[in-house]
Amino acid sequence: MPSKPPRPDLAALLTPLLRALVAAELPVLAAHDLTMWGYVVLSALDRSSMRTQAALAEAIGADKTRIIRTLDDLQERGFIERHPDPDDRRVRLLAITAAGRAVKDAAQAEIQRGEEHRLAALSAEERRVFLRVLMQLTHGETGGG
Amino acid sequence: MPSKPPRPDLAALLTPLLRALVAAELPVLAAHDLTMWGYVVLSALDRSSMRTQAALAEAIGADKTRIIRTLDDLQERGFIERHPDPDDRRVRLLAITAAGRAVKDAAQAEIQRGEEHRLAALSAEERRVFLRVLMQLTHGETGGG
DNA sequence: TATTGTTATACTCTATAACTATA
DNA sequence: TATAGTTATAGAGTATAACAATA
Repeated sequence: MPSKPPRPDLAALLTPLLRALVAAELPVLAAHDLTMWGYVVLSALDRSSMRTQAALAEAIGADKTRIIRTLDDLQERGFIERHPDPDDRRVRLLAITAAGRAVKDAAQAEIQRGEEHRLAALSAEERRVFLRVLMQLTHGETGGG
Repeated sequence: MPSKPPRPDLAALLTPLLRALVAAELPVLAAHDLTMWGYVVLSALDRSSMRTQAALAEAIGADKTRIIRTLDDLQERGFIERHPDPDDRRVRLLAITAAGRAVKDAAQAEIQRGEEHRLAALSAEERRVFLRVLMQLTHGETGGG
């Protein structure tokens, strides 16, 4: 007879946790008038400016056609700048603005406060190992802002 | 000026990892002629039989209307049994069959072999803490097979 | 001709509502 | 009348394909 696996599948463990984390994020983002994609874009551009929209899309694991409305909206509200590159007028240079960084930082602070509530159940050692391993396993995977 | 957060958001860490895990699972499931929902249903019924389809749907975080086609398919292939309850002929008693367990175990073994490849980068201590914390954080969240 | 960004279209997935049968 | 399951419809989200501008 086949032996029972000693642990659940990783995806089966991660799915409900991620679902709960996203559900907790959405009201916070809504309070800051941000969509999840808007927040992901701001977070990515806060890490680094981008030379093309396609590069940004790939960096966050999205389709290039999918983020256009998001970029339009963020630009209209002054959260990002989108300038044609003088050297190649096909491409759009993307950067976050001070206002964009402010709204992103405010939302993120509130999100992480909620996360800290969950992590409070862990010991300092558990927390340290968990976050380190998570970053290690995630590192190298594509996309995901 | 606002201070930078000392860590990424948890959802931002989990998303690319889960995406990669699912992407790795799909070809394995396809090779066993299973959809992700089919696999999730078999895994749930392997843990415990269910008295109603609604209960199963809630257990895996799905809509009750969403799993009907999946149940039809699994039943046709002899992977689950679905009997009207004699005490209340509205409800369907759900249970996995030996054949269903076999295909689920085979797919799961292959999936976890792939996962072990990822986890191989961890020390025994890291692995132990990571999995324990993951189960602890996931525990209490609803759904997710 | 190849590439960036954009728009238009089609498709998949999911949720909502309406229906049948039991109770 | 209320509930389990089912079916039908509609909506959201996403991907595919076609297009305009630039190189």
